[in-house]
Amino acid sequence: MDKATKKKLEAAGWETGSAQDFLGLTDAEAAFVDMKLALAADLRARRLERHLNQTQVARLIGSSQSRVAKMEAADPSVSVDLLIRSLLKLGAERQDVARAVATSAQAAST
Amino acid sequence: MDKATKKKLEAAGWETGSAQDFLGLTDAEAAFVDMKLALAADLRARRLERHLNQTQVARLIGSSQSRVAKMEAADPSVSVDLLIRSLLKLGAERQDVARAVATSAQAAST
DNA sequence: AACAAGTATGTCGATGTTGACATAGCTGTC
DNA sequence: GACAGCTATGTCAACATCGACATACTTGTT
Repeated sequence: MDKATKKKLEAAGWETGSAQDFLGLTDAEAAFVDMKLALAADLRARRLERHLNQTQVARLIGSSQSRVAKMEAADPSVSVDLLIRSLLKLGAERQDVARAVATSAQAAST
Repeated sequence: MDKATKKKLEAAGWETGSAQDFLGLTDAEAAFVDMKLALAADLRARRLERHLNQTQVARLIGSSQSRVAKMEAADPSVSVDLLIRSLLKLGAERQDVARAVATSAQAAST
């Protein structure tokens, strides 16, 4: 379970589930990764809905453009804590976060 | 927003909501604190359901008794990441986590 | 092909989080 | 009141995550 490796696989086109049994992920680990991806996708979807760029979102949540990029990419250096706090700062309700937590990440169109 | 102060107030009987406007919490901060409390409560409820003690749970999730105690107390040193990963290791489904995320913490009876 | 706007990636010092250990508190039983 | 079983609290070294900065990549415009 190497974080960097996982990241690269995701970048190579494994965003939508299915990396679970390819790598040696336990159910718990797979569920956690999927949750993170779903939260990241939701963050990007919310930003695009509002026609904001990453720099503007960074200002809103008190962070930097590069960190927003990493959040949206579900980078290993980004915690679920940060994703959730950011979503809430963007005005998401707990229900919205819960929905993302429950739902598998799927491409969000604008 | 002093973490230690917050913790003490919680311990003094503010578990069930309502600390939001007492302290200078923004909606986002209050929602996040409530989510954390709900996840912590769920962890304890799951442990008690199975009639396990904290040491046994610690073994199951690869941690220590003291950290389990802190998780259940929603200690400032415990991240939402850790709470969620622990719940999943205890067999919770993403839906279960989502329910906790959406629901305000209330006393969980055995 | 230079430029601009936006996004991605690498790095870093500062801060947060972790399991572990020690120890204190709490509730029974003898 | 000593002991046992369980939970709470304090501390710490190892590690993870943070915002920030620099810089690279991508895409569209002239």
